[in-house]
Amino acid sequence: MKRIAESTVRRLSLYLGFLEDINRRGTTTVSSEELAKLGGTTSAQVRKDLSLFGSFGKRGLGYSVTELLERLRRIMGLERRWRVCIIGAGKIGAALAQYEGFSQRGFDVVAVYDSNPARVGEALGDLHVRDVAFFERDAESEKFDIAVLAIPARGAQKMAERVARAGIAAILNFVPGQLTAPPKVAMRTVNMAMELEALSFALTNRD
Amino acid sequence: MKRIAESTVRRLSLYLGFLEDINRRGTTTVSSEELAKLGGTTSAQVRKDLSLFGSFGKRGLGYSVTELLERLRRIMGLERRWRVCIIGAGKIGAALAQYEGFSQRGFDVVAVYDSNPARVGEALGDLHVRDVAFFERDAESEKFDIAVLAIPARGAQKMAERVARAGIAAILNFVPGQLTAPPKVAMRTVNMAMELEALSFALTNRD
DNA sequence: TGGAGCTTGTGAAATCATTCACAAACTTAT
DNA sequence: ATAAGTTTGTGAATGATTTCACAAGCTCCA
Ligand SMILES: NC(=O)c1ccc[n+]([C@@H]2O[C@H](COP(=O)([O-])OP(=O)(O)OC[C@H]3O[C@@H](n4cnc5c(N)ncnc54)[C@H](O)[C@@H]3O)[C@@H](O)[C@H]2O)c1
Ligand SMILES: NC(=O)c1ccc[n+]([C@@H]2O[C@H](COP(=O)([O-])OP(=O)(O)OC[C@H]3O[C@@H](n4cnc5c(N)ncnc54)[C@H](O)[C@@H]3O)[C@@H](O)[C@H]2O)c1
Repeated sequence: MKRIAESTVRRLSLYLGFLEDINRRGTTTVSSEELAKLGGTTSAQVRKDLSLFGSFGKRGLGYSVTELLERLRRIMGLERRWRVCIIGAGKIGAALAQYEGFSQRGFDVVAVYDSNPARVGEALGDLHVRDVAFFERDAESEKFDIAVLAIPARGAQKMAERVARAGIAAILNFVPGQLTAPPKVAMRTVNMAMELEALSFALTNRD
Repeated sequence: MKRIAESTVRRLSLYLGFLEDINRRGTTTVSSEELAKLGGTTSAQVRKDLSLFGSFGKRGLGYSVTELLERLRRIMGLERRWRVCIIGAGKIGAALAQYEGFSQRGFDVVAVYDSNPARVGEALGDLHVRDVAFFERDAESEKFDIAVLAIPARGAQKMAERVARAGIAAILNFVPGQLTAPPKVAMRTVNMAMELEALSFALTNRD
């Protein structure tokens, strides 16, 4: 299959969210025009995005909401559930561990680790913080799919490499600054300071 | 001035971070090639990005670290400090309110609001949670530049409009789902579930 | 059944972003 | 002073993404 652009993946994820809403409301069909309006794009864009994976619509009518939902879920790999571990039970790690939004979208947070003995054992929702010394042992038996990195910058590169060596192929990274994904690992970085800077730029350079 | 692409702004923000590191180490000049290596891009890209705003380098030598830092800070609007308020003192709002990384980059979190009377008054770092009923009054006197939205999806659109009406022109949004920026307001959305979905896609469609 | 009215799927065109490639301008060494 | 070695700034070329535009296929209604 041809390479799919990052921007396309982001939009597919958006469409999926809209379809879930629409489905909940009981509507059974949706047009590319309606999805475009919701997503702030054009109907041609929506159709092009979907056409990369097949042809799911009916001319004159639009797309069946349930069929498109199923197709998109399959395309995005969301037919199954994913096992997520969080590394770093600090302020942001704790917030993420207790966030219900993830499991609603198919991601189960199954473990939280910290290196601080004072934190180990602490309850976070249903989970208890584990000692990161046991990370490799657990990764073997518990088959984590995705690791969330929520630790201080110092030590983060080392930790990313431990994650990779433990056989985990995806990292969601909250650590700012230079962090390079180990080979073969898919990494997405959320950098909130950078988002604020983009707003600063927009406020400064608006007309 | 011509329109600047979002990808360019993101890279400028990256370069700025690298330059701060480099400056701290005491190095005085840097080449486009070095910045490119740090940022995972090409030297031509770095030069093109900078050339959109002027010509700051010396041929044969590279860029003066301190001069480029100053120029980039000005370009990004970071010569001044920005006043940020957080709306929603829940799990994610509380983590953000206590995050030191923002003030290091020029963003001062000066107020946190919640609608839950049980939360109002609670201490978060140096701040105390305020009743969101006073938001408009405070916005007038305290001149917030940026509002961070960290409340449940229900009610978020209304709140975004209150923010806009209070004269705040930028929103950093953590609320997932459909939220449209009021006219004239710059909004950036951080959607963590969407990032996880991108990882799910990458894991599913890798070769 | 047929015609009006939608909406898809998709090449082609347009726009936008990145990379190439090189003259010009500087530094350093001799 | 000059030559050798760097590195910038930028048009031109390439590559990627988005938009246009329309034939083809479907629905709905009379
Ligand atoms: N708090 C926020 O809102 C926020 C926002 C954006 C980014 N971040 C980034 O997220 C990271 C964590 O921030 P925070 O505010 O939660 O910090 P924090 O200090 O509250 O928490 C960090 C936790 O990580 C633990 N830790 C350190 N090294 C570890 C290791 N090798 N393995 C396991 N645990 C380890 C510490 O014991 C601590 O509990 C930082 O890199 C920060 O820049 C935080
Ligand atoms: N917790 C996370 O890690 C996380 C991650 C990504 C996105 N989010 C999103 O961030 C938002 C907040 O999540 P949370 O986990 O912090 O939820 P939360 O329930 O812990 O906190 C929400 C807070 O907002 C307050 N609130 C509600 N309406 C308000 C209003 N109009 N004005 C001021 N305060 C109001 C509530 O009283 C509550 O204290 C949600 O939209 C969630 O989807 C959270």
